[in-house]
Amino acid sequence: MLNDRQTKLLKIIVEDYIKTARPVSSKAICDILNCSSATIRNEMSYLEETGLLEKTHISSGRVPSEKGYRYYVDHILEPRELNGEDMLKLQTIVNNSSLMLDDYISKSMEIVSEMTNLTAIVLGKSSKDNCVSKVEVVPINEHNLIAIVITDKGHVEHKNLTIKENVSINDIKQTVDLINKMIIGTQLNEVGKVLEYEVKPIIAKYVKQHEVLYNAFYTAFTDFAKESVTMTGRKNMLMQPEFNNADKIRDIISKFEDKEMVDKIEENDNGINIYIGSETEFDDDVTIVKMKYDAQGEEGTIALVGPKRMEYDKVVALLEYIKENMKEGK
Amino acid sequence: MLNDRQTKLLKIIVEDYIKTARPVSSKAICDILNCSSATIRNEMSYLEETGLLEKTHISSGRVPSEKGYRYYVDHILEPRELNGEDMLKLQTIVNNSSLMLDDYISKSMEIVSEMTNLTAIVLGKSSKDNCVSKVEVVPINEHNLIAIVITDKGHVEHKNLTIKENVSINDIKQTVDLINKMIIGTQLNEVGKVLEYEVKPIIAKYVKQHEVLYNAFYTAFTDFAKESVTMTGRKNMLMQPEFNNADKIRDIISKFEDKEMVDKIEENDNGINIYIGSETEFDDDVTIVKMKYDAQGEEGTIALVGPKRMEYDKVVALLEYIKENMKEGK
DNA sequence: TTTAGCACTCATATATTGACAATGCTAACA
DNA sequence: TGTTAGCATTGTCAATATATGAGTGCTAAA
Repeated sequence: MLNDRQTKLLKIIVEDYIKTARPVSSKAICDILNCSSATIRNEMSYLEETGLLEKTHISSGRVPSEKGYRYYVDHILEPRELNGEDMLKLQTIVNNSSLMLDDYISKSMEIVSEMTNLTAIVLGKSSKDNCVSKVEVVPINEHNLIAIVITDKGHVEHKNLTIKENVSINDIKQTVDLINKMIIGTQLNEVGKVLEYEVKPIIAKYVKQHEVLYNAFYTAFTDFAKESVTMTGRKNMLMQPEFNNADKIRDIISKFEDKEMVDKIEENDNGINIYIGSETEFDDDVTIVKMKYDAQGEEGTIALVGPKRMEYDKVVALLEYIKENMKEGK
Repeated sequence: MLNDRQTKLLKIIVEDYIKTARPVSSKAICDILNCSSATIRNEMSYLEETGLLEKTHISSGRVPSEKGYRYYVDHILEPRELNGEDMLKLQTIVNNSSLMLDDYISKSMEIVSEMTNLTAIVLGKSSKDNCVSKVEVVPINEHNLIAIVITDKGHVEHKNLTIKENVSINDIKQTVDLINKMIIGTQLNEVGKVLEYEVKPIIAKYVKQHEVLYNAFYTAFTDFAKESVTMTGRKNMLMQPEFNNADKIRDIISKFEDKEMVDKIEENDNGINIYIGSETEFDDDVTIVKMKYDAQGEEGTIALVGPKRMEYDKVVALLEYIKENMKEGK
């Protein structure tokens, strides 16, 4: 589709614009490509016809269009070699053997967020697919209990239960024992069903105050299956010049506060996915890079959010590095 | 210090400015105070001499100075009667009996943040003063354990431990039993000491792989004593016109990302404390209203952050309302 | 003590200008 | 046929000018 020089030109413009955030002029390029500015202009106007470049106004230099970024990402981009310093920082986390997968990922992403000036998001499917491996109930006072659920993947969830009526300790114990027997091995998001159709009828038979107890436990357990979302470095990407007006920043901040938006990101196939501008359904100036992982049977998604004008090569390299280290036994 | 009319005038100016965010002109007031604009101007210039009012430029209307807000808060302000709708919203939370104190507070503050367009902060002293009431250790696989600590106030903390060397299940069990015996009743922030000076020597005697085990547990437990901070409605206050430029917003966002800043807020005496502008050491345009609570022996602080130009009467009323309901048995 | 009236000041909005940085196009060149 | 020099053209940016309106301070009179 593009010849060699055109490809080079696009690469130069995209990368220069990523670096400087200013429209790239023909003059600035002729040294690199060893030809006159006029020649560059001819090629530029071809790339503009193709829809890969844009001008901010009639006599301005060129800027990559959304399609231009897309082309760059799909055909030109190659992951940048990580520099020693960055690699070292990440490696110290890998080497910290006391971290489990979850912590490894969030710590790594914190650092990546700093290194790239992007906002990092960790979407843990922390519980959904996990299976219950133990249920524990600890009384706090007459009316309050704490229910703790531990899953086979090592996640812990807990919830306070309040039981208004007076219920005998024995009844509670019996209920917990029954629950324990019947729901171990059940996936967290299935627990609701199992409680309703299998546990409830049995409790009704054997336990006196079954209604009150059942309800308390039911609401507690159905609360567990939600996803966890963490975000670091919200401010980072907002420092970029494309977010240089108050309204834009406010808009982005509001979107960050809405966790629904983050859920929407999670949907696509494996590997690294890059959504540019309007593809994000978030903001036309924004790119979202996300990657699913599946290590030791634990799934999740990590994502980086920033301006379209982000260092794609570095971002991809960093994410791949994280994934690589995940495989190696984390 | 101020006569009746001057007090009224200050009240009108502060409240009008809070509502409109525009300098208040003498003309706008003469209807309310039944005198001509010239009279108002005379009084205004007296209040300006006193340092309670300011002009934004030589021919502008008046704006409350920091000192003006201070005077208003200290001498004029009276809590506003809550309107029925707001009261109802808060009451539904109070009535939700399945909520424990922590949840009651965070849910209430979420709503208050919405109602006031301020940012709400909940600083839970969630664990510091709590005493350990149970320690539970659950094995996940050969090298990973989960340590769960439950406190007498019903807080649950957990942490993954990784133990690289092969340690016998028996050793682990012995260690946990010892820990359980020795640290129950200890305050969370004291656990470190107790482990070091009381538990360690004993483990060393009875358990084979004591070094490895002790280290794993020690790092886990000393992690528990940190405070929890939650923030809701970051965006709310940023919608106000005083934060109408990108740099200002960025500055505030950065400060919000830094949890240290939030810690600093927590220091003063009981009741409701209002810090205005430079008193906040946060930003000159910002007011922080904070309130300590102590219910059922659980302490904490809640705070609202927003522009100096906030509805003090409403804010104070809301916080008092929350505290009132806390006393009544939540 | 209050007020009407007037001169004065400053913010805000809009238009005008010149310098500059690019471009597109044309015609000449290799 | 591809490349390049030259020039008119176009738009940005910053500085400057101009008009308008909202508000004040001050003074003199009620």
